[in-house]
Amino acid sequence: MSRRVRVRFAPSPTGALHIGGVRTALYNYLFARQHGGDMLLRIEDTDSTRFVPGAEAYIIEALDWLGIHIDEGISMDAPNGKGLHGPYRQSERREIYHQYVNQLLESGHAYYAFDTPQELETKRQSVANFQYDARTRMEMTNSLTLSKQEVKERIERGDQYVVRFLVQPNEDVVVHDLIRGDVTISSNILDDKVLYKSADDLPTYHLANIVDDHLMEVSHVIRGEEWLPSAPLHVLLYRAFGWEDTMPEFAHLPLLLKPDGNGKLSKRDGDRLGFPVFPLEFHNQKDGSVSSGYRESGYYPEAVINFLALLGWHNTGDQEMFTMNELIEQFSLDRVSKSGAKFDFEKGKWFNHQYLQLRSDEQLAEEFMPILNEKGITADKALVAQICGLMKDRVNFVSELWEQVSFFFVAPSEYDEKSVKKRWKEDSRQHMTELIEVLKGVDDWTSETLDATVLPWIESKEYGLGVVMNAFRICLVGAARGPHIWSITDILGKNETIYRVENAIKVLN
RNA sequence: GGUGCUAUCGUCUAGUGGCCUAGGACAACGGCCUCUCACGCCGUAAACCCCGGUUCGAGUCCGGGUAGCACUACCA
Repeated sequence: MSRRVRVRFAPSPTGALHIGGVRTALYNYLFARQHGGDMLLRIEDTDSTRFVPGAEAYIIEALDWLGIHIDEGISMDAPNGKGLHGPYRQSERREIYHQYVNQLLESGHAYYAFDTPQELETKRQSVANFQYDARTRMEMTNSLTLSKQEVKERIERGDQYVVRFLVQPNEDVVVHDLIRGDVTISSNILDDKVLYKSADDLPTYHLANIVDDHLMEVSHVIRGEEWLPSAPLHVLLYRAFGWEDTMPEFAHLPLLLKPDGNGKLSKRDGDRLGFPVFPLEFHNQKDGSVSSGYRESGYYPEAVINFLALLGWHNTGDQEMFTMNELIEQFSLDRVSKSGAKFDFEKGKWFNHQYLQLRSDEQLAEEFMPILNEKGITADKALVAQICGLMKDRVNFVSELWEQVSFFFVAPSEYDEKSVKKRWKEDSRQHMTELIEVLKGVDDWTSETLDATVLPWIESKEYGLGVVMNAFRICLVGAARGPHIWSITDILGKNETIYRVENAIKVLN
Protein backbone atom coordinates (compact mmCIF):
# COMPACT_ATOMS: atom_id res chain seq x y z
CA MET A 1 0.00 0.00 0.00
CA SER A 2 2.73 2.39 0.88
CA ARG A 3 4.56 1.56 -2.28
CA ARG A 4 6.46 4.44 -3.85
CA VAL A 5 4.57 5.87 -6.81
CA ARG A 6 6.47 5.19 -10.00
CA VAL A 7 4.87 5.74 -13.37
CA ARG A 8 6.23 5.52 -16.85
CA PHE A 9 5.61 6.97 -20.22
CA ALA A 10 6.61 4.35 -22.74
CA PRO A 11 6.29 5.49 -26.35
CA SER A 12 7.52 3.77 -29.45
CA PRO A 13 9.92 5.70 -31.63
CA THR A 14 7.80 5.23 -34.73
CA GLY A 15 7.34 8.88 -35.63
CA ALA A 16 6.32 12.15 -34.07
CA LEU A 17 4.74 11.93 -30.66
CA HIS A 18 0.99 12.08 -31.13
CA ILE A 19 -0.91 14.65 -29.10
CA GLY A 20 -2.84 11.82 -27.42
CA GLY A 21 0.47 10.40 -26.31
CA VAL A 22 1.39 13.80 -24.97
CA ARG A 23 -1.72 13.84 -22.84
CA THR A 24 -0.91 10.35 -21.55
CA ALA A 25 2.55 11.59 -20.63
CA LEU A 26 1.04 14.63 -18.94
CA TYR A 27 -1.38 12.63 -16.81
CA ASN A 28 1.42 10.30 -15.78
CA TYR A 29 3.54 13.28 -14.89
CA LEU A 30 0.82 14.99 -12.87
CA PHE A 31 0.13 11.79 -10.99
CA ALA A 32 3.80 11.21 -10.24
CA ARG A 33 4.40 14.74 -9.04
CA GLN A 34 1.30 14.83 -6.93
CA HIS A 35 2.38 11.73 -5.08
CA GLY A 36 6.01 12.71 -4.84
CA GLY A 37 6.86 9.77 -7.05
CA ASP A 38 8.98 9.15 -10.12
CA MET A 39 8.24 9.70 -13.77
CA LEU A 40 10.12 7.36 -16.08
CA LEU A 41 10.62 7.50 -19.79
CA ARG A 42 11.16 4.16 -21.45
CA ILE A 43 11.55 3.64 -25.16
CA GLU A 44 9.59 0.69 -26.51
CA ASP A 45 11.48 -0.08 -29.66
CA THR A 46 10.81 -3.79 -29.94
CA ASP A 47 9.51 -3.49 -33.48
CA SER A 48 12.66 -2.99 -35.47
CA THR A 49 10.69 -2.61 -38.70
CA ARG A 50 8.80 0.44 -37.52
CA PHE A 51 11.75 2.31 -36.07
CA VAL A 52 12.03 5.89 -37.32
CA PRO A 53 15.33 7.71 -36.87
CA GLY A 54 15.04 10.90 -34.87
CA ALA A 55 11.79 9.91 -33.23
CA GLU A 56 13.36 9.28 -29.85
CA ALA A 57 15.14 12.63 -29.78
CA TYR A 58 11.88 14.21 -30.85
CA ILE A 59 10.00 12.68 -27.93
CA ILE A 60 12.59 13.91 -25.47
CA GLU A 61 12.58 17.41 -26.91
CA ALA A 62 8.80 17.56 -27.00
CA LEU A 63 8.41 16.56 -23.36
CA ASP A 64 11.08 19.03 -22.37
CA TRP A 65 9.38 21.84 -24.28
CA LEU A 66 6.11 21.07 -22.56
CA GLY A 67 7.68 21.07 -19.13
CA ILE A 68 7.11 17.38 -18.51
CA HIS A 69 10.27 16.49 -16.70
CA ILE A 70 11.65 12.98 -16.56
CA ASP A 71 13.09 11.68 -13.30
CA GLU A 72 14.38 8.41 -14.58
CA GLY A 73 15.15 6.82 -17.91
CA ILE A 74 15.86 8.62 -21.15
CA SER A 75 15.82 12.36 -20.69
CA MET A 76 17.17 15.67 -21.92
CA ASP A 77 20.15 15.58 -19.61
CA ALA A 78 20.64 11.82 -19.87
CA PRO A 79 20.10 10.70 -23.48
CA ASN A 80 21.21 7.22 -22.55
CA GLY A 81 19.15 7.02 -19.44
CA LYS A 82 19.61 7.75 -15.79
CA GLY A 83 18.50 5.63 -12.89
CA LEU A 84 19.09 2.24 -11.35
CA HIS A 85 16.79 0.22 -13.57
CA GLY A 86 18.35 0.69 -16.99
CA PRO A 87 18.84 0.30 -19.80
CA TYR A 88 15.70 2.17 -20.67
CA ARG A 89 15.57 1.24 -24.33
CA GLN A 90 13.97 -2.14 -24.81
CA SER A 91 16.22 -2.97 -27.73
CA GLU A 92 19.09 -2.83 -25.25
CA ARG A 93 17.46 -5.27 -22.86
CA ARG A 94 17.57 -8.44 -24.95
CA GLU A 95 19.50 -10.45 -22.34
CA ILE A 96 17.00 -9.59 -19.68
CA TYR A 97 14.06 -10.74 -21.75
CA HIS A 98 15.73 -14.04 -22.65
CA GLN A 99 15.76 -14.99 -19.04
CA TYR A 100 12.08 -14.32 -18.56
CA VAL A 101 11.02 -15.97 -21.80
CA ASN A 102 12.85 -19.04 -20.60
CA GLN A 103 11.18 -18.86 -17.23
CA LEU A 104 7.78 -18.99 -18.88
CA LEU A 105 8.86 -21.77 -21.22
CA GLU A 106 10.14 -23.85 -18.32
CA SER A 107 7.10 -23.31 -16.17
CA GLY A 108 4.86 -24.37 -19.03
CA HIS A 109 3.22 -20.97 -19.43
CA ALA A 110 4.64 -20.57 -22.91
CA TYR A 111 5.59 -22.69 -25.87
CA TYR A 112 7.50 -22.57 -29.14
CA ALA A 113 5.57 -22.09 -32.37
CA PHE A 114 7.02 -22.63 -35.82
CA ASP A 115 4.10 -21.65 -38.02
CA THR A 116 5.28 -19.31 -40.73
CA PRO A 117 3.48 -16.03 -41.41
CA GLN A 118 2.27 -17.59 -44.66
CA GLU A 119 0.84 -20.62 -42.90
CA LEU A 120 -0.95 -18.40 -40.42
CA GLU A 121 -2.34 -16.29 -43.22
CA THR A 122 -3.60 -19.38 -45.01
CA LYS A 123 -5.24 -20.55 -41.84
CA ARG A 124 -6.95 -17.22 -41.35
CA GLN A 125 -8.24 -17.36 -44.88
CA SER A 126 -9.67 -20.83 -44.54
CA VAL A 127 -10.99 -20.70 -41.00
CA ALA A 128 -13.44 -17.94 -40.15
CA ASN A 129 -12.46 -15.93 -37.08
CA PHE A 130 -9.33 -17.97 -36.66
CA GLN A 131 -7.54 -17.38 -33.42
CA TYR A 132 -4.43 -19.09 -32.08
CA ASP A 133 -5.87 -20.42 -28.82
CA ALA A 134 -6.95 -23.46 -26.84
CA ARG A 135 -9.30 -24.54 -29.62
CA THR A 136 -6.74 -24.39 -32.40
CA ARG A 137 -3.27 -24.63 -30.98
CA MET A 138 -3.20 -28.43 -31.26
CA GLU A 139 -3.71 -28.12 -35.00
CA MET A 140 -0.65 -25.93 -35.41
CA THR A 141 3.07 -26.48 -35.65
CA ASN A 142 4.41 -25.93 -32.17
CA SER A 143 6.13 -27.54 -29.22
CA LEU A 144 2.77 -28.80 -28.03
CA THR A 145 2.21 -30.83 -31.17
CA LEU A 146 5.79 -31.65 -32.15
CA SER A 147 8.05 -34.09 -30.38
CA LYS A 148 10.68 -32.75 -28.02
CA GLN A 149 13.31 -34.03 -30.37
CA GLU A 150 11.88 -32.24 -33.37
CA VAL A 151 11.51 -28.97 -31.52
CA LYS A 152 15.14 -29.21 -30.51
CA GLU A 153 16.21 -29.98 -34.04
CA ARG A 154 14.24 -27.13 -35.54
CA ILE A 155 15.71 -24.62 -33.13
CA GLU A 156 19.25 -25.90 -33.61
CA ARG A 157 18.77 -25.88 -37.35
CA GLY A 158 17.95 -22.19 -37.07
CA ASP A 159 14.30 -22.36 -38.03
CA GLN A 160 12.55 -19.16 -37.17
CA TYR A 161 10.09 -19.42 -34.36
CA VAL A 162 8.11 -17.45 -31.89
CA VAL A 163 7.28 -18.09 -28.29
CA ARG A 164 3.59 -17.93 -27.49
CA PHE A 165 1.86 -17.47 -24.18
CA LEU A 166 -0.33 -20.40 -23.25
CA VAL A 167 -3.71 -19.06 -22.22
CA GLN A 168 -5.83 -21.41 -20.14
CA PRO A 169 -9.45 -21.38 -21.28
CA ASN A 170 -12.62 -20.90 -19.25
CA GLU A 171 -11.30 -18.42 -16.80
CA ASP A 172 -12.67 -15.00 -15.99
CA VAL A 173 -9.88 -12.49 -15.73
CA VAL A 174 -10.59 -9.37 -13.74
CA VAL A 175 -8.71 -6.17 -14.41
CA HIS A 176 -9.12 -3.56 -11.74
CA ASP A 177 -9.07 -0.19 -13.44
CA LEU A 178 -8.77 3.01 -11.43
CA ILE A 179 -10.99 4.85 -13.89
CA ARG A 180 -13.43 2.19 -14.97
CA GLY A 181 -13.70 -0.16 -12.04
CA ASP A 182 -13.51 -3.91 -12.52
CA VAL A 183 -13.44 -5.15 -16.08
CA THR A 184 -13.99 -8.84 -16.51
CA ILE A 185 -13.00 -10.75 -19.62
CA SER A 186 -13.18 -14.45 -20.33
CA SER A 187 -9.84 -16.02 -21.15
CA ASN A 188 -11.62 -17.80 -23.99
CA ILE A 189 -11.49 -14.71 -26.15
CA LEU A 190 -7.77 -14.22 -25.55
CA ASP A 191 -5.36 -15.71 -28.05
CA ASP A 192 -1.95 -17.20 -27.41
CA LYS A 193 -0.08 -13.97 -27.94
CA VAL A 194 3.40 -13.96 -29.37
CA LEU A 195 5.81 -13.04 -26.61
CA TYR A 196 9.08 -13.34 -28.41
CA LYS A 197 10.23 -13.59 -32.01
CA SER A 198 13.48 -15.26 -32.95
CA ALA A 199 13.67 -13.31 -36.20
CA ASP A 200 14.94 -10.16 -34.51
CA ASP A 201 15.66 -11.70 -31.12
CA LEU A 202 13.24 -9.32 -29.44
CA PRO A 203 10.15 -9.73 -27.33
CA THR A 204 6.84 -8.23 -28.35
CA TYR A 205 5.25 -5.36 -26.50
CA HIS A 206 3.34 -7.50 -24.08
CA LEU A 207 6.27 -9.42 -22.64
CA ALA A 208 8.70 -6.51 -22.62
CA ASN A 209 6.11 -4.29 -21.03
CA ILE A 210 5.35 -6.61 -18.15
CA VAL A 211 8.96 -7.51 -17.50
CA ASP A 212 10.08 -3.90 -17.57
CA ASP A 213 7.27 -2.57 -15.45
CA HIS A 214 8.06 -5.24 -12.90
CA LEU A 215 11.81 -4.71 -12.93
CA MET A 216 11.43 -0.93 -12.93
CA GLU A 217 9.04 -1.19 -9.99
CA VAL A 218 6.28 0.66 -11.74
CA SER A 219 3.37 1.16 -9.37
CA HIS A 220 0.74 2.58 -11.73
CA VAL A 221 0.22 1.98 -15.40
CA ILE A 222 -1.58 4.97 -16.89
CA ARG A 223 -2.11 4.50 -20.61
CA GLY A 224 -4.59 4.88 -23.44
CA GLU A 225 -7.85 2.99 -23.60
CA GLU A 226 -6.66 1.09 -26.65
CA TRP A 227 -4.77 -1.10 -24.18
CA LEU A 228 -7.78 -2.10 -22.17
CA PRO A 229 -8.52 -5.21 -24.27
CA SER A 230 -5.02 -6.56 -23.69
CA ALA A 231 -4.97 -5.73 -20.00
CA PRO A 232 -6.31 -9.19 -19.05
CA LEU A 233 -3.42 -10.74 -20.92
CA HIS A 234 -1.09 -8.57 -18.90
CA VAL A 235 -2.72 -9.68 -15.67
CA LEU A 236 -2.26 -13.27 -16.75
CA LEU A 237 1.39 -12.60 -17.47
CA TYR A 238 1.97 -11.12 -14.03
CA ARG A 239 0.33 -14.21 -12.63
CA ALA A 240 2.42 -16.56 -14.72
CA PHE A 241 5.58 -14.86 -13.50
CA GLY A 242 4.36 -15.00 -9.92
CA TRP A 243 4.37 -11.22 -9.62
CA GLU A 244 0.74 -10.66 -8.92
CA ASP A 245 1.37 -9.18 -5.50
CA THR A 246 3.38 -6.32 -6.96
CA MET A 247 1.33 -5.91 -10.08
CA PRO A 248 0.84 -2.22 -10.89
CA GLU A 249 -2.54 -0.58 -10.71
CA PHE A 250 -4.10 0.17 -14.07
CA ALA A 251 -5.80 3.28 -15.36
CA HIS A 252 -6.97 3.39 -18.96
CA LEU A 253 -7.46 6.88 -20.31
CA PRO A 254 -10.23 7.83 -22.74
CA LEU A 255 -9.16 8.43 -26.31
CA LEU A 256 -8.82 11.69 -28.18
CA LEU A 257 -11.30 11.72 -31.06
CA LYS A 258 -11.60 13.56 -34.35
CA PRO A 259 -13.07 17.08 -34.07
CA ASP A 260 -15.67 16.20 -36.66
CA GLY A 261 -17.17 12.88 -37.57
CA ASN A 262 -16.20 9.66 -35.89
CA GLY A 263 -13.06 7.91 -34.88
CA LYS A 264 -9.71 8.36 -33.29
CA LEU A 265 -7.80 11.57 -33.91
CA SER A 266 -5.19 11.05 -36.60
CA LYS A 267 -2.43 12.95 -38.30
CA ARG A 268 -4.62 13.34 -41.36
CA ASP A 269 -7.28 15.20 -39.37
CA GLY A 270 -4.72 17.82 -38.55
CA ASP A 271 -3.74 18.27 -42.17
CA ARG A 272 -7.36 18.28 -43.25
CA LEU A 273 -8.65 20.76 -40.68
CA GLY A 274 -5.54 22.85 -40.34
CA PHE A 275 -4.25 22.30 -36.84
CA PRO A 276 -1.24 20.41 -35.51
CA VAL A 277 -1.58 17.00 -33.91
CA PHE A 278 2.04 16.96 -32.79
CA PRO A 279 3.79 19.06 -30.18
CA LEU A 280 6.78 19.90 -32.39
CA GLU A 281 7.29 20.02 -36.10
CA PHE A 282 8.65 16.69 -37.29
CA HIS A 283 10.65 15.82 -40.36
CA ASN A 284 10.22 12.13 -40.91
CA GLN A 285 13.49 10.82 -42.29
CA LYS A 286 11.89 7.56 -43.23
CA ASP A 287 9.14 8.76 -45.53
CA GLY A 288 10.21 12.37 -46.03
CA SER A 289 6.98 13.78 -44.63
CA VAL A 290 6.82 16.96 -42.58
CA SER A 291 4.26 17.34 -39.81
CA SER A 292 3.40 20.66 -38.25
CA GLY A 293 3.79 21.17 -34.53
CA TYR A 294 2.22 23.29 -31.83
CA ARG A 295 5.50 24.97 -31.02
CA GLU A 296 6.11 26.10 -34.58
CA SER A 297 2.48 27.16 -34.94
CA GLY A 298 3.03 29.66 -32.18
CA TYR A 299 1.40 27.91 -29.25
CA TYR A 300 2.83 28.35 -25.79
CA PRO A 301 3.58 25.14 -23.93
CA GLU A 302 1.46 26.33 -20.98
CA ALA A 303 -1.51 26.68 -23.31
CA VAL A 304 -1.03 23.24 -24.81
CA ILE A 305 -0.70 21.71 -21.35
CA ASN A 306 -3.76 23.51 -20.00
CA PHE A 307 -5.82 22.60 -23.03
CA LEU A 308 -4.75 18.96 -22.98
CA ALA A 309 -5.22 18.60 -19.26
CA LEU A 310 -8.89 19.51 -19.61
CA LEU A 311 -9.47 17.06 -22.43
CA GLY A 312 -10.55 14.16 -20.30
CA TRP A 313 -10.12 15.59 -16.86
CA HIS A 314 -11.96 18.29 -14.96
CA ASN A 315 -12.20 19.23 -11.34
CA THR A 316 -15.45 20.24 -9.71
CA GLY A 317 -15.87 23.97 -10.07
CA ASP A 318 -15.51 26.33 -12.96
CA GLN A 319 -11.78 26.90 -13.14
CA GLU A 320 -10.44 26.81 -16.71
CA MET A 321 -6.96 28.23 -16.37
CA PHE A 322 -4.48 25.97 -14.62
CA THR A 323 -0.77 26.30 -14.13
CA MET A 324 1.22 23.09 -14.11
CA ASN A 325 1.50 23.36 -10.33
CA GLU A 326 -2.24 23.75 -9.94
CA LEU A 327 -2.75 20.71 -12.14
CA ILE A 328 -0.32 18.74 -10.04
CA GLU A 329 -2.22 19.73 -6.92
CA GLN A 330 -5.70 19.11 -8.23
CA PHE A 331 -5.34 16.22 -10.66
CA SER A 332 -6.90 12.92 -9.74
CA LEU A 333 -7.49 9.77 -11.69
CA ASP A 334 -11.00 9.32 -10.42
CA ARG A 335 -11.97 12.60 -12.02
CA VAL A 336 -10.81 11.46 -15.43
CA SER A 337 -13.71 10.99 -17.85
CA LYS A 338 -14.54 7.57 -19.14
CA SER A 339 -15.66 8.67 -22.58
CA GLY A 340 -13.52 9.84 -25.46
CA ALA A 341 -13.03 13.55 -26.03
CA LYS A 342 -13.38 15.20 -29.40
CA PHE A 343 -10.39 17.37 -30.07
CA ASP A 344 -11.68 20.94 -30.34
CA PHE A 345 -8.69 23.02 -31.36
CA GLU A 346 -10.73 26.25 -31.22
CA LYS A 347 -10.50 26.06 -27.48
CA GLY A 348 -6.79 25.52 -27.82
CA LYS A 349 -6.55 28.87 -29.57
CA TRP A 350 -8.51 30.50 -26.77
CA PHE A 351 -6.10 29.11 -24.22
CA ASN A 352 -3.21 30.51 -26.19
CA HIS A 353 -4.94 33.88 -26.27
CA GLN A 354 -5.27 33.79 -22.51
CA TYR A 355 -1.63 32.94 -21.96
CA LEU A 356 -0.55 35.55 -24.47
CA GLN A 357 -2.42 38.22 -22.49
CA LEU A 358 -0.52 37.10 -19.41
CA ARG A 359 2.84 37.84 -21.02
CA SER A 360 4.48 41.16 -20.33
CA ASP A 361 4.80 43.62 -23.19
CA GLU A 362 8.56 43.20 -23.03
CA GLN A 363 8.32 39.43 -23.36
CA LEU A 364 6.02 39.78 -26.33
CA ALA A 365 8.35 42.28 -27.93
CA GLU A 366 11.15 39.79 -27.53
CA GLU A 367 9.08 37.14 -29.27
CA PHE A 368 7.87 39.51 -31.95
CA MET A 369 11.21 41.11 -32.87
CA PRO A 370 12.39 38.21 -35.05
CA ILE A 371 9.19 38.41 -37.09
CA LEU A 372 9.69 42.14 -37.52
CA ASN A 373 13.24 41.57 -38.65
CA GLU A 374 12.01 39.07 -41.19
CA LYS A 375 9.77 41.79 -42.56
CA GLY A 376 12.83 43.97 -42.90
CA ILE A 377 11.94 46.22 -40.02
CA THR A 378 14.30 47.35 -37.34
CA ALA A 379 12.68 49.02 -34.39
CA ASP A 380 13.45 50.00 -30.88
CA LYS A 381 12.47 47.28 -28.44
CA ALA A 382 10.71 49.70 -26.12
CA LEU A 383 8.58 50.88 -29.01
CA VAL A 384 7.77 47.31 -30.05
CA ALA A 385 6.81 46.55 -26.46
CA GLN A 386 4.52 49.57 -26.43
CA ILE A 387 2.87 48.42 -29.64
CA CYS A 388 2.54 44.86 -28.36
CA GLY A 389 0.83 46.16 -25.24
CA LEU A 390 -1.57 48.13 -27.37
CA MET A 391 -2.47 45.29 -29.71
CA LYS A 392 -2.02 42.00 -27.88
CA ASP A 393 -5.63 41.66 -26.85
CA ARG A 394 -6.67 41.11 -30.45
CA VAL A 395 -4.45 38.17 -31.32
CA ASN A 396 -4.20 34.53 -30.35
CA PHE A 397 -0.61 34.14 -31.49
CA VAL A 398 2.46 36.32 -31.72
CA SER A 399 2.56 35.39 -35.38
CA GLU A 400 -0.76 37.15 -35.86
CA LEU A 401 0.66 40.37 -34.51
CA TRP A 402 2.20 41.53 -37.78
CA GLU A 403 -1.02 41.84 -39.69
CA GLN A 404 -2.45 43.81 -36.78
CA VAL A 405 0.43 46.20 -36.25
CA SER A 406 2.12 46.53 -39.63
CA PHE A 407 0.62 50.00 -40.14
CA PHE A 408 2.74 51.30 -37.28
CA PHE A 409 5.82 50.55 -39.32
CA VAL A 410 4.68 50.83 -42.92
CA ALA A 411 2.40 53.53 -44.31
CA PRO A 412 -0.67 52.08 -46.01
CA SER A 413 -0.07 51.52 -49.70
CA GLU A 414 -3.64 50.58 -50.31
CA TYR A 415 -6.87 51.26 -48.50
CA ASP A 416 -9.36 48.62 -47.49
CA GLU A 417 -12.24 48.84 -49.92
CA LYS A 418 -14.99 48.09 -47.45
CA SER A 419 -13.73 50.56 -44.91
CA VAL A 420 -13.37 53.29 -47.50
CA LYS A 421 -16.83 52.68 -48.81
CA LYS A 422 -18.29 52.94 -45.36
CA ARG A 423 -16.13 55.61 -43.74
CA TRP A 424 -14.70 57.82 -46.48
CA LYS A 425 -17.51 60.25 -47.18
CA GLU A 426 -17.89 62.90 -49.83
CA ASP A 427 -16.63 65.57 -47.45
CA SER A 428 -13.74 63.52 -46.11
CA ARG A 429 -11.24 64.99 -48.51
CA GLN A 430 -12.15 68.49 -47.43
CA HIS A 431 -12.13 67.50 -43.78
CA MET A 432 -8.72 65.93 -44.04
CA THR A 433 -7.29 68.86 -45.91
CA GLU A 434 -8.43 71.09 -43.08
CA LEU A 435 -7.28 68.60 -40.48
CA ILE A 436 -3.76 68.78 -41.83
CA GLU A 437 -3.67 72.47 -41.06
CA VAL A 438 -5.03 71.86 -37.60
CA LEU A 439 -2.42 69.16 -36.95
CA LYS A 440 0.37 71.35 -38.24
CA GLY A 441 -0.57 73.86 -35.61
CA VAL A 442 -0.08 71.38 -32.77
CA ASP A 443 3.36 71.74 -31.29
CA ASP A 444 2.93 69.58 -28.21
CA TRP A 445 2.28 66.27 -29.95
CA THR A 446 0.56 64.39 -27.14
CA SER A 447 -2.77 62.66 -26.79
CA GLU A 448 -3.94 65.34 -24.40
CA THR A 449 -3.09 68.27 -26.64
CA LEU A 450 -4.38 66.60 -29.77
CA ASP A 451 -7.56 65.76 -27.98
CA ALA A 452 -7.89 69.30 -26.74
CA THR A 453 -7.22 70.73 -30.19
CA VAL A 454 -8.83 68.43 -32.71
CA LEU A 455 -12.06 67.64 -30.89
CA PRO A 456 -13.11 71.27 -30.35
CA TRP A 457 -12.23 72.00 -33.96
CA ILE A 458 -14.54 69.20 -35.16
CA GLU A 459 -17.23 70.43 -32.84
CA SER A 460 -16.96 74.03 -33.99
CA LYS A 461 -17.21 72.98 -37.59
CA GLU A 462 -20.03 70.53 -36.82
CA TYR A 463 -18.48 67.89 -39.03
CA GLY A 464 -19.34 65.07 -36.67
CA LEU A 465 -16.76 63.32 -34.56
CA GLY A 466 -17.22 59.90 -36.12
CA VAL A 467 -17.08 61.22 -39.66
CA VAL A 468 -13.76 62.94 -39.20
CA MET A 469 -12.11 60.43 -36.93
CA ASN A 470 -12.98 57.46 -39.09
CA ALA A 471 -11.64 59.12 -42.20
CA PHE A 472 -8.54 60.09 -40.23
CA ARG A 473 -8.19 56.48 -39.16
CA ILE A 474 -8.34 55.27 -42.74
CA CYS A 475 -5.56 57.65 -43.62
CA LEU A 476 -3.35 56.30 -40.88
CA VAL A 477 -4.21 52.62 -40.84
CA GLY A 478 -5.58 52.00 -44.30
CA ALA A 479 -8.66 50.40 -42.80
CA ALA A 480 -11.33 50.93 -40.18
CA ARG A 481 -9.59 49.16 -37.36
CA GLY A 482 -6.91 49.60 -34.75
CA PRO A 483 -6.53 51.14 -31.33
CA HIS A 484 -7.53 54.58 -30.16
CA ILE A 485 -6.48 57.18 -32.72
CA TRP A 486 -4.19 59.13 -30.39
CA SER A 487 -2.36 55.94 -29.59
CA ILE A 488 -1.57 55.72 -33.25
CA THR A 489 -0.54 59.32 -33.73
CA ASP A 490 1.54 59.08 -30.61
CA ILE A 491 3.63 56.29 -32.09
CA LEU A 492 3.65 57.64 -35.64
CA GLY A 493 4.71 61.16 -34.70
CA LYS A 494 3.68 64.43 -36.22
CA ASN A 495 5.46 64.27 -39.55
CA GLU A 496 4.41 60.74 -40.39
CA THR A 497 0.83 61.41 -39.33
CA ILE A 498 0.54 64.44 -41.58
CA TYR A 499 2.31 62.66 -44.40
CA ARG A 500 -0.17 59.79 -44.25
CA VAL A 501 -3.14 62.11 -44.34
CA GLU A 502 -1.68 63.95 -47.33
CA ASN A 503 -1.03 60.70 -49.07
CA ALA A 504 -4.53 59.41 -48.48
CA ILE A 505 -6.00 62.57 -49.92
CA LYS A 506 -3.97 61.98 -53.06
CA VAL A 507 -4.93 58.36 -53.45
CA LEU A 508 -8.56 58.50 -52.31
CA ASN A 509 -10.57 61.12 -54.08
C1' G B 1 -18.48 -11.17 -36.85
C1' G B 2 -16.51 -11.56 -31.62
C1' U B 3 -15.07 -9.09 -26.99
C1' G B 4 -14.75 -4.85 -24.12
C1' C B 5 -15.47 0.31 -23.01
C1' U B 6 -18.62 4.54 -23.31
C1' A B 7 -23.24 7.69 -23.68
C1' U B 8 -25.46 15.61 -20.38
C1' C B 9 -25.80 21.86 -25.00
C1' G B 10 -22.24 21.83 -31.86
C1' U B 11 -17.46 20.90 -28.57
C1' C B 12 -14.88 20.21 -23.50
C1' U B 13 -17.42 19.35 -19.17
C1' A B 14 -20.13 20.20 -13.76
C1' G B 15 -23.68 17.00 -11.78
C1' U B 16 -22.38 10.73 -7.17
C1' G B 17 -31.30 10.19 -5.70
C1' G B 18 -34.44 15.77 -3.80
C1' C B 19 -29.98 22.03 -4.05
C1' C B 20 -31.50 20.61 -11.74
C1' U B 21 -37.40 25.15 -14.31
C1' A B 22 -29.49 20.95 -15.49
C1' G B 23 -24.19 25.01 -13.96
C1' G B 24 -19.39 26.72 -16.35
C1' A B 25 -16.04 27.26 -20.63
C1' C B 26 -15.11 27.35 -26.18
C1' A B 27 -17.71 28.39 -30.57
C1' A B 28 -22.38 31.00 -32.42
C1' C B 29 -25.79 35.05 -32.02
C1' G B 30 -27.55 39.89 -29.86
C1' G B 31 -26.55 44.20 -26.86
C1' C B 32 -23.46 47.67 -24.06
C1' C B 33 -18.85 50.39 -24.36
C1' U B 34 -17.04 53.45 -28.60
C1' C B 35 -13.78 57.65 -33.54
C1' U B 36 -13.13 52.00 -36.01
C1' C B 37 -11.72 46.94 -35.13
C1' A B 38 -10.75 44.02 -31.21
C1' C B 39 -10.71 43.21 -25.87
C1' G B 40 -14.02 43.50 -21.89
C1' C B 41 -18.91 43.39 -19.81
C1' C B 42 -24.11 41.89 -20.17
C1' G B 43 -27.51 38.76 -22.44
C1' U B 44 -29.84 34.90 -26.03
C1' A B 45 -30.09 30.23 -28.19
C1' A B 46 -28.37 25.36 -27.15
C1' A B 47 -28.13 19.02 -23.88
C1' C B 48 -29.70 14.63 -19.75
C1' C B 49 -29.69 8.55 -26.61
C1' C B 50 -34.41 5.39 -26.31
C1' C B 51 -37.64 2.03 -23.53
C1' G B 52 -38.74 -0.25 -19.13
C1' G B 53 -37.84 -0.93 -13.77
C1' U B 54 -36.52 0.53 -8.49
C1' U B 55 -38.11 4.81 -5.50
C1' C B 56 -42.55 9.34 -2.46
C1' G B 57 -38.86 11.31 -6.02
C1' A B 58 -33.87 9.53 -11.41
C1' G B 59 -29.56 13.20 -15.49
C1' U B 60 -27.94 10.48 -11.07
C1' C B 61 -29.37 3.35 -9.32
C1' C B 62 -30.80 -1.41 -12.21
C1' G B 63 -32.18 -4.09 -16.86
C1' G B 64 -32.82 -4.12 -22.07
C1' G B 65 -32.20 -1.73 -26.59
C1' U B 66 -29.61 1.71 -29.75
C1' A B 67 -25.38 4.33 -31.12
C1' G B 68 -20.21 5.61 -30.92
C1' C B 69 -15.37 4.02 -29.99
C1' A B 70 -11.42 0.54 -29.09
C1' C B 71 -9.33 -4.16 -29.64
C1' U B 72 -9.39 -8.56 -32.42
C1' A B 73 -0.87 -8.85 -36.00
C1' C B 74 5.57 -12.43 -35.33
C1' C B 75 2.57 -3.13 -34.26
C1' A B 76 2.73 -0.55 -30.09
